[in-house]
Amino acid sequence: MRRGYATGEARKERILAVALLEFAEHGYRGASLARIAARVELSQAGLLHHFRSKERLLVAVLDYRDELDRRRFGPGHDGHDGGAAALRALADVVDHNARVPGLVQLFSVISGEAVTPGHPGHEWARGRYRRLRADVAAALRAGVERGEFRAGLDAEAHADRLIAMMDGLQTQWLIDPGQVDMAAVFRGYVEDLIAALRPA
Amino acid sequence: MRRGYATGEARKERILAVALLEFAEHGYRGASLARIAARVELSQAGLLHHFRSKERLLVAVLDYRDELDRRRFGPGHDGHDGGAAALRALADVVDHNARVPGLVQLFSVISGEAVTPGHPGHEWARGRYRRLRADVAAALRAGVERGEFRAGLDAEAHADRLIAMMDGLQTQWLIDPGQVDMAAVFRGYVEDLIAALRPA
DNA sequence: ATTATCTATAGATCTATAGATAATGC
DNA sequence: ATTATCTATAGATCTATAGATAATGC
Repeated sequence: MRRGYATGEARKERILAVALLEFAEHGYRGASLARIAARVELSQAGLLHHFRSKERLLVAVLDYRDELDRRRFGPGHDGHDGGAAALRALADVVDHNARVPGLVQLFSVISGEAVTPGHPGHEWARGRYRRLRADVAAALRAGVERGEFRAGLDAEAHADRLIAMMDGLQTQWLIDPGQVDMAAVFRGYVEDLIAALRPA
Repeated sequence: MRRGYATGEARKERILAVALLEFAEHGYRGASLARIAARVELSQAGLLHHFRSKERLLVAVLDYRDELDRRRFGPGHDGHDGGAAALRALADVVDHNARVPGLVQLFSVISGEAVTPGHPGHEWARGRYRRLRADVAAALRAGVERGEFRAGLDAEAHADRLIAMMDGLQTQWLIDPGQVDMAAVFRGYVEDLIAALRPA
């Protein structure tokens, strides 16, 4: 693996950052390579030299963000190792994402579009759900092991609920920011859940 | 208000039905008037005679579906008048929608796209959330009045949670149908909530 | 008179490729 | 030699309008 061509690497990073904003703003279908290229101050053909197609560019953006995000939640990270602390870490992720411009919007827009089979983000969205579900369910089970949560809870169902709550609140928040305090409502749900799952 | 030109009215209905499927399949931006027209067996110009622009067609589709749906949940309908029965009616709506092809997908795709200000569905999505939130919050308060739910609950926050759960599960279900039993998970949430809100 | 429909087309995109030129790194 | 760029362009869309013709309803 060669390192060189530093300007190329820098360009690629810059393209990813700009493309993220464009895909967030217009969705995959509505985004235009010409507009992205213009914002990077590069010709469209120049852009396509770095990413061979629009499809690959989207996937690259999603992978890029995913990698950064997985470091914030997941087994072993954030100091927590499962249980209530893990769920609170999830609430922290929601908090944090709300402050990165375009990020929540990218996920909402692409998840919406990607519902269609054949959409280039479809596989990514499916993978993301499965990974998240597995991580959250594992955190719940770890909580049971440690006696924080009552035995016999349905870890998968609660994981689904947590993820759905997170995604659903994000959409509401984006559509009507003044009406919903996404982070607070999600945190409230998490705390209620932690209390409800406490062993009798 | 004249009635006449029956074929025109029938055509309009047919266009709406086809457009719903196309918008559900490709989103607003990905849908094509030419393709919709072809499926209705009409020229593209013929289609635009009935709906003056793509934007108006989307809004017409959304309003059309909204009207049908509001009859299934909302104050006074479904036999219920608030409280636990209303929340269960909401679970019935989820059940029902899952069986109408394209319907859940239309809402998920358009809600995702509409997150962008300036999208023709933006206003619609905002209105839908506000109406739903008001209806669900009213149902929760009615439950308090009748002594089904404990006094002092935060009706708006629980309404937000219910709607988020509904929308989030729909997206998960569409992206990975085999992994999530949307209707069952939602019903589980509703039942848990009803139990949790019971007065001490 | 109004409505429904068509053909033709303007005008604006869009993605991706071909092929040339310049710069970088081993 | 590889990488980074560019201009030019093919080829495929797309939406919306102009203008003509036929059918419907009062």
